[in-house]
Amino acid sequence: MNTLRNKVQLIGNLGNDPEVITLESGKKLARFSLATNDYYKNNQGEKITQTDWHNLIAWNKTAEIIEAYVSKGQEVAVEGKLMTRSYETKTGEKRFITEVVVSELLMLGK
Amino acid sequence: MNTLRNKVQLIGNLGNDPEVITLESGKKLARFSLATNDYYKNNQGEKITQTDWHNLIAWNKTAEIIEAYVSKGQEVAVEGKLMTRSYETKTGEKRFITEVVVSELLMLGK
Amino acid sequence: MNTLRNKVQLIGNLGNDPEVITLESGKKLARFSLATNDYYKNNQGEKITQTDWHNLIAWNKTAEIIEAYVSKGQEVAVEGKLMTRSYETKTGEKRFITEVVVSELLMLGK
Amino acid sequence: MNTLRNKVQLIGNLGNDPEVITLESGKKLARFSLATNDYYKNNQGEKITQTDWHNLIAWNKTAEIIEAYVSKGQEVAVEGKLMTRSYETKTGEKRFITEVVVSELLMLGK
DNA sequence: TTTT
DNA sequence: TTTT
Repeated sequence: MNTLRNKVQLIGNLGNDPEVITLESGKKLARFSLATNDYYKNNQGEKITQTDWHNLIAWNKTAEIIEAYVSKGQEVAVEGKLMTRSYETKTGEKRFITEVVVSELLMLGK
Repeated sequence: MNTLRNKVQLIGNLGNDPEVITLESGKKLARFSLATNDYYKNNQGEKITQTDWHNLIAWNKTAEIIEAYVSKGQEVAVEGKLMTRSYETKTGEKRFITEVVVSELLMLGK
Repeated sequence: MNTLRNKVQLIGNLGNDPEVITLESGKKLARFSLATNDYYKNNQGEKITQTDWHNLIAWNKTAEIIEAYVSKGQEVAVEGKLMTRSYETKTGEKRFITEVVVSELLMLGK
Repeated sequence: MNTLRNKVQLIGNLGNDPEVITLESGKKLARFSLATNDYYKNNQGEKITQTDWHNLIAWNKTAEIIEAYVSKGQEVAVEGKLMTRSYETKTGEKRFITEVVVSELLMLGK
């Protein structure tokens, strides 16, 4: 896997405690959302915060670290790859969801 | 805008010619898809190519460069930010789409 | 300037208060050192910290932000480019020094 | 090793064929220089190319890939970490050299 | 749904 | 010369 072709880097705060499940295959999967904030002033000089929300997942070893050390509100830096997968709704429609598959994680601000 | 908080870097090939439109506001918007390829060998030693497709957009100056110089099949390196926005389908349902908003572009392989 | 060709990203702590000077040309220049730490366990299971030190500089607007907000010990994330320049010692010898020219800076840990 | 704290990304051309040696420890070490180019127009509207030269090294598996596939003039994308080490000159003086330790390499332009 |  |  050459990570130079598909790389995402985010610094932000967790919006929820990670959900960690173990699949039938034995693989561990962690899932959480991350908010990245952008601060700027608009034309009227008001201080604006724009927040982008991201869907993050992590597998196995990384999922275990997340389960053990990371929780809602915490500031983290992550690196991973961008993937879009499709799934079927209950009514049989095809939908797409884009997720960041985390491979590196750094806890910030102690 | 602090780009350190939300950064995407992709190296891949365009899946289509960029569509460039000018909004009523006068802003230019380019839209195209990019394939990033990952090469590896599976358990049977077979050579596998896994392709991820990404939705890319670019505004104004960047959109103009894309319109002028970039076309289907070309290899490019891009940097931008990850954004998810919602829209309504014709039947009134809320859907989400995740896009990479390109701020830097480099043409590769001349 | 296309930043995709030459990019450095560091997360670490300042080893000293930044020195900020104004050149005769009126340009502001900030200079400081940054420590990046790597934590791992060696073969004996001892916890090891390996520290790399980096020479950082910043110009004008970025130098002013650094002067106003950043000080010794603080944790920051920076992005910039890598440059090596030569200078002459007092005895006329040519020497080289490699510096990271900072273009983006993020204060971490509040 | 957490790569998020110390990351360098370069896209450029090799200035020489890599020198690859095997140390007494059995470790392989590759060494080469890389030029990154920046194109811009100066105040007189003249097209300027500014070239930065970088010292790159790579160990073991990465060194072998470099030995086998990479040569002078070739365009590559690399990722690695920034390290400064000291050495002694023949006259006993201490000198410093900054190198990029390559961990990922991508050949561009086929 | 986070944080400053 | 920093920090955990």
